[in-house]
Amino acid sequence: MTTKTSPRGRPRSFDKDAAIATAQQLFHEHGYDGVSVANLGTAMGIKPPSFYSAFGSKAGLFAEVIARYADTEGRFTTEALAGDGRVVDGIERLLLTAAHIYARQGMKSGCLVLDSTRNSSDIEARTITGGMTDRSRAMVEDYIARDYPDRARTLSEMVMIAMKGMSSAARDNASAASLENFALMAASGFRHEVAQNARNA
Amino acid sequence: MTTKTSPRGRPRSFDKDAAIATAQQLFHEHGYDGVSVANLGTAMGIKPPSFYSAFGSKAGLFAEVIARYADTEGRFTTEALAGDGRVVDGIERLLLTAAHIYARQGMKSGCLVLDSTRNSSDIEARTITGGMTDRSRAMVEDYIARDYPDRARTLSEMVMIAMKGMSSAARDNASAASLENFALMAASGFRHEVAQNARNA
DNA sequence: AGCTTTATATAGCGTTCATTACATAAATCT
DNA sequence: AGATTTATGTAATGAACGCTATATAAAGCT
Repeated sequence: MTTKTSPRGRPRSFDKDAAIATAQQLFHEHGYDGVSVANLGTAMGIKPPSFYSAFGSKAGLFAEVIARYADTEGRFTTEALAGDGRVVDGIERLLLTAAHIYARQGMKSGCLVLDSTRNSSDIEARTITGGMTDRSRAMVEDYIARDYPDRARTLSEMVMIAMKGMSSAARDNASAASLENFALMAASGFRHEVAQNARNA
Repeated sequence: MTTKTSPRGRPRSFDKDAAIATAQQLFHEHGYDGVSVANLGTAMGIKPPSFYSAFGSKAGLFAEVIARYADTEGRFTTEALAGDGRVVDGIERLLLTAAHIYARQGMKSGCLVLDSTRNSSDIEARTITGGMTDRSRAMVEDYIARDYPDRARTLSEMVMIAMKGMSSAARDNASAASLENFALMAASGFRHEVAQNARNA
């Protein structure tokens, strides 16, 4: 059973998971620095003491938001790289899926992890996104290593640069078609890259 | 002669061009929101009234900084696209040059125009970088149109996504080698793209 | 019922933000 | 010399920032 017996004190008057989901929307749209604790409290319908009782700090909430992202939208990375096909096909799937997910839908565009702490001077927040970004890159590296073990690190870095380009461009309102065109171009370049340097094919 | 006759009132006690160069360094390193007027004043060695007398506002100074960038570091775009060679070669030169210029050198990395207002909520500052970004893209479009007039717009957007990827990755401390690898991969994808859709070759 | 524990609301903390009143200093113009 | 014009230094403005001290309310435990 997942439901725990009720804890000791006064029960929380709001849904913490829903509040985190609300915060995720705000951080995705405006970035970490662009959302104030006052904004968050208003959107969640709670006052500062409730906020700090539940999340500890703004950065603490942000850590929970990023963890949630990995389990929701961020899963497309794992899914695109699943299966037994060739690595070059999986990378193309990853890039194309990112193009579609990053393209603006309403107030949301780009990747929360890659871009929400850009230009922020908050070291704690940057560490959170930086860690998650490198975990994503490591996943790509492990996947690529199936076919190209000796160049997996380098190739994963190249893929991440492409992902960052699509995320940034999406936040600048690039169309889904533009992002898709780029994804195909990058995938084509990736195929050429591994074909030309076939030392580890 | 370029020196104008002295204006009426008390002369400025600091070098305005040097102050703009100082501001450019700070904006490049920390982004628009990451630099306060107090920071700028300290670095320039002036007090707020002098600052506002010279630049009007923080955004006014930023506009002068961005204009200066176009005439200094930003010139690599024009230079890479100069000459009579094939468009595919010029695009590869552009991407490779960007890779080298964007790679971290001291406190500076990435592109000031592409990334300094990312996640900023200051509409004026975003408008300044957005305008300059689109002017750069238009230059790339005009260049590409020499060989591929019907697809120049689309292809220029793809190139800009690659530039944004390199700038963002450079700001995340990507190595010069990583950026160069990506530039070559993107250039290879670009060649393949225009070769496959050779409707306007 | 009373104690303990946790969450809430009200109100305010100190800091930093971009910007500005005000008086004064340094230049040109008449 | 005196008026005009522009720049400077001192000091402060109102607003927003992340966060918290204090008191009270709502639950479980004994």
